[in-house]
Amino acid sequence: MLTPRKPNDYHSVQKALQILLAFVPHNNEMGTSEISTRLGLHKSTVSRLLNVLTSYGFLQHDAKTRKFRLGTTAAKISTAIKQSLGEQLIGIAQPHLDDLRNEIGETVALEVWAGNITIMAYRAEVLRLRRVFLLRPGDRVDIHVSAGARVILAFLAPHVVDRVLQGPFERYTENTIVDPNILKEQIRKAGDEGFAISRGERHPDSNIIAVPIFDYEKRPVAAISLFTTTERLPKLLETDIILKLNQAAARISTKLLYFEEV
Amino acid sequence: MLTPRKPNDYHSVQKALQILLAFVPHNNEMGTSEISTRLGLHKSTVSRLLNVLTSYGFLQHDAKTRKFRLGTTAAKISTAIKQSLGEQLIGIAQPHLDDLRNEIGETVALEVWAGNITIMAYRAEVLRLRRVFLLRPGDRVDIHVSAGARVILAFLAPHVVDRVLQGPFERYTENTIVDPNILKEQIRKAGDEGFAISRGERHPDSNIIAVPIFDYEKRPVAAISLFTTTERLPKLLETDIILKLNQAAARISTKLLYFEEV
DNA sequence: AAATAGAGTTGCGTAATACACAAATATGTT
DNA sequence: AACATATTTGTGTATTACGCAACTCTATTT
Repeated sequence: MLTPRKPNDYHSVQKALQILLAFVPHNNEMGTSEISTRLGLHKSTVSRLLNVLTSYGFLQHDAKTRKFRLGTTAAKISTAIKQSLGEQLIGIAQPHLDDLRNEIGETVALEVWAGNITIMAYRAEVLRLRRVFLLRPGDRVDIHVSAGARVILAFLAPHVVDRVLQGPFERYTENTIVDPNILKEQIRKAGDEGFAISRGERHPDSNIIAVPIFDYEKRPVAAISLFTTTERLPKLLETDIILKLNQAAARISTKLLYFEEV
Repeated sequence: MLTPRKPNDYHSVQKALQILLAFVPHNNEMGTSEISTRLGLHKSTVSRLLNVLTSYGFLQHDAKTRKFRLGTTAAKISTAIKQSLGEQLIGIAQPHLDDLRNEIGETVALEVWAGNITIMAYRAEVLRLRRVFLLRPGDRVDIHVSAGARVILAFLAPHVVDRVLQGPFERYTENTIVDPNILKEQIRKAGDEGFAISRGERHPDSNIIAVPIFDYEKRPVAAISLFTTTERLPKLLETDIILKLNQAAARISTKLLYFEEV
């Protein structure tokens, strides 16, 4: 892997990063020799690199056991990720929603999970839609009429689903689903298919397709929702629209450091 | 800082780590030039090091904005820390409790916070004590009779304190405090002094001094509890025992990556 | 469309250092 | 005290990281 050495390959940097990676995912306590053996690096090299990593706080040295673990800088990185991705979610998603809107020519929005409702956080719209029934940024959406909530709940723990399905649920239209058992079935279906649909459940002519967005801890933190009319919905479902939604959602998830397991 | 260059200083590694650190704590999106300016490193050096860091997943490159953020490897480090420190808490604390017991010649224990009770997780004992009233590893301890819980609650958010002070509280001895208002005052005092005492509240002759242990998110996750008898308690309080307890607690907190703010 | 400006990347020669080896030191054990 | 194991340090040289400058790419302006 590192054999053909060339200028600008930064082999010393690569070795340092490999040493750091040796502590992921279990953060085992390890000494110089063990790391040296595991990575096939020379003991003296490992010893000196460990010093550098420790002096920058990436590792921590236990004087008693003479072993190393991840250090406070690693903890600070952890905090930086948690805070920044929470705060920046909307800003991160925004350009991707705009791109998606441009690509498919439909109004799309970001619905953020807030524990027992969702919040409409951003909308990239096309002018075609009658805007009267559109949700506006900041609006709270009840879970039983939200396609986004449905597809988010599909990836949350069962006890969370049971808790939020307590109800009671307001009947917005004649299509509104207020029966927890039917909602549960819809959530199961959303989990199988990877997307959810709501048909005139909040407003007679509001039809929504939603796909989930995941963060670095594989939590479904938000959804992309596509708003359309009753007439256009069947046509949209026949096309590769859902693929496009999922691709956009995947791009946002990637920015939230979501990753597939090895 | 880096000026006098010598062999084995690993300047390239240090630069790479500095670049990584530039994204802490805010994880701002930054481009090559901005980093170059901020750190005073040559553009070409930064460009090449960014590639290495990105290829190992420590950073993520946005092709559109041509800027960088922390990457999935950073997220994996985050997960590694969270999991390992949770799982290893007892193992990490154990040798320090043994040392502490040897140093001060008193029975000490680790009490772990569990949301609405504490759990006696490990005990380093001296044989002197009558063991009849000692808690055993695994025992659950009600918060109103636990000095550990008292000093932990002192560093938790007020709404958590209010929630767990609902009661009702079992009266173990005539000293047991069952009045939430008195408990609240005790918690406030523990916060001021940095330690808590319970005097015969769970058993007539169980006297406990407790100090808090903090993790990398500055949460009070556990306490060190010193068990002693009614006769010995006043003498202990006159000495530097509490200083010793706090030093041990600080050593454990450090291993949990707790750090003082800059 | 062409021109301009700004940001990022790459080729190259040389000065500087990271490397492996070996020796020394430190720590824990018999 | 002697031994075994683990870690650190000193050193010369082969190798590479560095800065410069040229180049490419993108976005914006004219």
